[in-house]
Amino acid sequence: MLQVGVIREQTERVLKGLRKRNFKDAENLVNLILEKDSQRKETQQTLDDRKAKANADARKIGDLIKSRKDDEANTLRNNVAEAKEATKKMEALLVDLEREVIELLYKVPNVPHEKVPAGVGAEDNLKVSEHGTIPILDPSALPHWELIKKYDIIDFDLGNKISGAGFPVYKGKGAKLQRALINFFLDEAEKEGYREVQPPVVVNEASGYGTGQLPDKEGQMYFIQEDGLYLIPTAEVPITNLYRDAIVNEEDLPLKNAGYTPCFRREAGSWGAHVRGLNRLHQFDKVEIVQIRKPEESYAALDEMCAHVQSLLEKLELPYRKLLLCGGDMGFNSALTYDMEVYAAAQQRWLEVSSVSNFETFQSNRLKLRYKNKEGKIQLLHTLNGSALALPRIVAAILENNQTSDGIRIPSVLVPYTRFEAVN
RNA sequence: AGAGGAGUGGCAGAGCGGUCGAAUGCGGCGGUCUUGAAAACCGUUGAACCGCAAGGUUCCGGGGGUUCGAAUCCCUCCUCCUCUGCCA
Repeated sequence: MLQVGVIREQTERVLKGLRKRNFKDAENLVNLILEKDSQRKETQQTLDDRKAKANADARKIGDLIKSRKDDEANTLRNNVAEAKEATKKMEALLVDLEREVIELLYKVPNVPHEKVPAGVGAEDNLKVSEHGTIPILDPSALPHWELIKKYDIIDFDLGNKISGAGFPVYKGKGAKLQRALINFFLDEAEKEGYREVQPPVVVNEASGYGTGQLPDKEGQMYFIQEDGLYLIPTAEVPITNLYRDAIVNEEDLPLKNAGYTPCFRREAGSWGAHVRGLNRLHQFDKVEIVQIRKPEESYAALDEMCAHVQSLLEKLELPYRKLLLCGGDMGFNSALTYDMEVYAAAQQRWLEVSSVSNFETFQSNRLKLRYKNKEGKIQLLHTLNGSALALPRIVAAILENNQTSDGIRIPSVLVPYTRFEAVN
C-alpha cells in the first residue's frame, strides 16, 4: 500500500509509474484518494476540536461536583449530552472516510522503479543475461512427466487418489531428491548470512493483509473457514510478517531470514497443456529468502539476492536466464522484480524458478515495519524477497537435462545430500 | 475441550470511575563529578493522526457498550498461566 503522503507530494511520479504498469484509470483513482483524504483530514480536525471541548467540559463537571455546585454541574451535563450526538455522527463519518481511503489505496499497485521497462506482458520483459549451455538431448529424450513414471519417483495418480490434482507423491529417490535440494538450499542461504526459520504454514488474516495477498488475491489461497486461517502461498507471508508492527533497532539491521515451507496455491483456472507435470502444482516446496533493509541499501541487497540465486543455479549446472520484468508483468506489490528461468531441455521451454523483488515501502507501510534512525526519526524499512529456490521446476529441469541412457545424473553438488549419483 | 486466574510503556510493576499517557524501579540517552571508568547525583526517555507552530485528538490485548467523564464498570473475541481431560 502506498502512503497517501507520497501520492499527495509526488503525484506526477506516481502517475508516471502507474502508466508504466499499464494500469488503467490511475488518474481518477489518485484524484479520488486525494479528495477523500482531504475530507478525512478536515473531518478529523473538526472532530478533534469537538472532542477537546467535550474533554474540557467533562473535567469542568468533575470540578463542579467536587466543589458541590450540583446545579451548575447538572446544567452543563445536559448541554454536553446534546453535543454528544453530533460528535457520534461525525465519528462514524471519520471511520467511514478512513476506511474508504484505505480501500482505495489497496487498489493502487506499487510504483515501479525507474529501471523497470514499460510493457504489457511477458513478451516485454527485458533479458538481462543468459548463462550456461543448453544441452542437446537425444531425440528419444523424455519430458519429466514421462521420466518420473519411468523411474517411479513422483506419482500423480497416487496424489489424485489421496488429495486431488496437483498434489504429487514423491517416492524413493524422488523424495530423497526433494529433501536433498531443501537442505542444499538452506545450507547455501546460511552461508550467505541468512538465519534459518521454520514458520507456520497457516496464517491469519492480518498477515495476509500485511504482505499484500489480501484483499485482492483471496482466491489464490486455501482458506480454513472454521478458524479463519489461510494456507500460505509462499514463506514470504509468515517470514515477512514476523516483523509486522515492529520498530526494529538500527543495529539489528539488516534482517536476513531464510525458510523452507511447503507452499499452497489454488491456481484457479490456470491449467492447460503447458502446465503439465511439475510445471504447476497446488502444493510445492520452496526455500525463500527475505531481507529487511534500510531504504538506501535495498537495491544493493536486491543485487546480492540475485547473485545468491544465480550461484545456486550455477552450482546445480542448470542453464538459466535472468529477466527484468516489465511494468505490466510485475507483481502488484513489487517495485522491481527479476525472474530467473531455467531451460528444461526436453520440453524446450524456459521455466520460472525464482522471482526476486524489492517492495520498497509498499509492504512495510501496511506492516507498520519501521526503524528509528540516528536522528531518532522513525522511518519505514524496505522489504525484499526471493525464491532460493522453488523445487518442482528445478527437479523438472534436472530430470530432463541430465537424462542419459543409464539414468538421470545428479549434479555433483547434490550428491553429498542425496547420497546417490543417479536415478536409475 | 472444561474450570479458575491474568493481560498496563523496552522490561518489571502500581493504579481499579475525574486532576492518568499513566506512580515507582530497571534499562536507554544526555549531563555533573573524574585523567578515564564505575558509583553517586541531575535531567531526559512510547506511538499514530491533524496543525507552519502553539497545541489538539487517539491508543493501558482487539472490538463493542454504560457514563458528562473509562486503564478502572459491563459484554464479546483473542492470547497467556494454573488445574482437569485428550493427544503426536
